[in-house]
Amino acid sequence: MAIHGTRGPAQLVLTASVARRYYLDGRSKVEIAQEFSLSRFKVARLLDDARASGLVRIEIGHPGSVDVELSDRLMSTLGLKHCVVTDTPDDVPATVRAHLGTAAAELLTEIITPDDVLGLSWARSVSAMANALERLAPVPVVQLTGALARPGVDDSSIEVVRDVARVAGGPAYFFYAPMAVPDAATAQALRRQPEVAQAFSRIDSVTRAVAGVGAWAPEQSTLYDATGEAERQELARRGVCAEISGVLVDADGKPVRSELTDRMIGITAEQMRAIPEVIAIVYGGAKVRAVLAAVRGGMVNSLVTHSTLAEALIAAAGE
Amino acid sequence: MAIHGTRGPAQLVLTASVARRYYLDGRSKVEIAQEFSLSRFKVARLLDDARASGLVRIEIGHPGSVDVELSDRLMSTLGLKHCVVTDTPDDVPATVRAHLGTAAAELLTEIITPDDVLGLSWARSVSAMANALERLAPVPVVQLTGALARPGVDDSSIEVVRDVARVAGGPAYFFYAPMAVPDAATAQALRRQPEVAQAFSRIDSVTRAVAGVGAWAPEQSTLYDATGEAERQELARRGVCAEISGVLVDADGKPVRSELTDRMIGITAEQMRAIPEVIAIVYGGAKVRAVLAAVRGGMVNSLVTHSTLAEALIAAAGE
DNA sequence: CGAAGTTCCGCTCATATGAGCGAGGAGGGC
DNA sequence: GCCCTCCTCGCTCATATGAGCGGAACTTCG
Repeated sequence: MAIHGTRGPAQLVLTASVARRYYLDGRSKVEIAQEFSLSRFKVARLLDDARASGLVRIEIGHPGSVDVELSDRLMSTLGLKHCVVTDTPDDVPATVRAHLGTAAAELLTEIITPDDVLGLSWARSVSAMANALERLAPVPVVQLTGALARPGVDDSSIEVVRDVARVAGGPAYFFYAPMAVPDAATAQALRRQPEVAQAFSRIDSVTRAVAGVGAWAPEQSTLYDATGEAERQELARRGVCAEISGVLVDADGKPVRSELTDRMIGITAEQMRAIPEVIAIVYGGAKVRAVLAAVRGGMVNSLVTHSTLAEALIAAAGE
Repeated sequence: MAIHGTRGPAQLVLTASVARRYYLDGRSKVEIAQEFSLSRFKVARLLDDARASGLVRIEIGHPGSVDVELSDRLMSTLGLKHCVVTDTPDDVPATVRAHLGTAAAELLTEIITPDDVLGLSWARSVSAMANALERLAPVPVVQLTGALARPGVDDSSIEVVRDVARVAGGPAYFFYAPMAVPDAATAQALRRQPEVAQAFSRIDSVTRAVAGVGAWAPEQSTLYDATGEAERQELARRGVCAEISGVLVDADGKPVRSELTDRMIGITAEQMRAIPEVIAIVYGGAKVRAVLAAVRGGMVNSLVTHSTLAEALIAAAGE
């Protein structure tokens, strides 16, 4: 018997004919059986052979920049609600961010319905999404955390909530406050500010949120970079692995409470977990563990990312 | 609406997921519908979309040197019983002949059953097939025509019938006589020779035959090359287009009787048409019209050829 | 604001399909 | 040569599937 599971060229060609009629011309097996004077069972077996021997190849394709096959695999692997993986080359962070921003914007445009309430975290990737956003159902948009001013970085991104709300045509619940303040008392006071309180009161009704995911390492999280060395190490010692919209979690995705928690202005771990869908826009190979932690902890259940990270995530999740 | 028939990335990924489960994992639409909480109709529509948009690509493949897809197309186009097209490069005639010989030998090994009676024509391609033949059901093998000695060409091919019969392990009906003789009387006399008469008496019981196809042009038919200039032109004038085992037919495949016919030692047009399956081994781009004529006339109903000629045949048949 | 077209959805029912089974046939070991 | 085994084939019956239909929602005009 030949490698292909066929006996000779006639068999091979017959199989190919049957396969073409079935797969390409869309005829039914019964029709084909009649045409070739075979039993429909024989036709079915020929088709099985054709599949098994690789005579018929079925591929799930690449009609755009979205790697649908990889998206699907990542979605299944991590049990996500939505997943968009672009096959953007990942060498220039700004380019990746822009591409992912566009992809996320399209995703959001597609899935947001007028009944939703949208929450936005403070992150450059979220800002990139806002820039790419062209259309959105008229939903309320809620700011989930204070902003962190990064020296030398354009901070217009604080306007993200307002920008998105303008595109959507819905109310904006936003405030000007930092993500973390020096002490718990100040945080407490800030939270009582009318704009902050109003935004916070809406957090529990948020149905979909968009955030970034940071790893607890230099340059991998805005919050990390804004934290003092001693506290960084203390938090690292306590297992902090990922940061999502100011929420810190360990490798299992369990929230890590700390002194820093009380000084934060923003959504809590419990609130974040309660949001039905949290979409994270993530890029960079260093964030594998962080993303896995965020997903395992139920903080994030949708992803927009690029193929390199997606593959690394699938590989790492399999272990 | 996007080009792909999908509305956005989520739709795209969903479609891809469904397609993967259906086409790659072989799950049923009902199962998939349950998994994704969709109606099975929705799943069916997504799959239709996926096919229509090119998200799912199905190809009939090339697992060997046989171009199954092209074979199939040629078979359908010309209404052949069997068809084997190899994708042999067609620049070196001897190589092509050897490849086609092998392919034809495999085909014959596969389709000949012990109930068959095999007829063989005199042609280099048939000889090539005989050389490649390794196994054959024990059937009688019948010589269909006399041989034409070509100066400077190895004529051991007259032994083809004996060789094939030896491989098969069946009786051989062969004779030593030329394909054409100078006058009808000689032909008549030769036909009465015991070996010749015996072979001829078997022709009507032949169930499958293998032959070459010649075009009526220099170097395109052994018979043409062995015919005098005057007769060549006379026959060309009468529309001779193809030569199959000594039988001459016009462009419509209708036999052309002539003075030459009476001088031939071999199968007649009527006998050839009566053979259930005549397999022609053909190569060379110059034979397009000849092959079409032979097939249209019902002289040939199976083909072993190479991709260039196959494509030309399909193109020419479509006109 | 209303009407008409358009699209999308899920139903019914006839048909196609797959799983599993037993009969028949070919091939191999004794 | 004979028997045994393995393989192939086509059947039955439960299930999956496709065609066509009518209703709902959404658009697009007037």
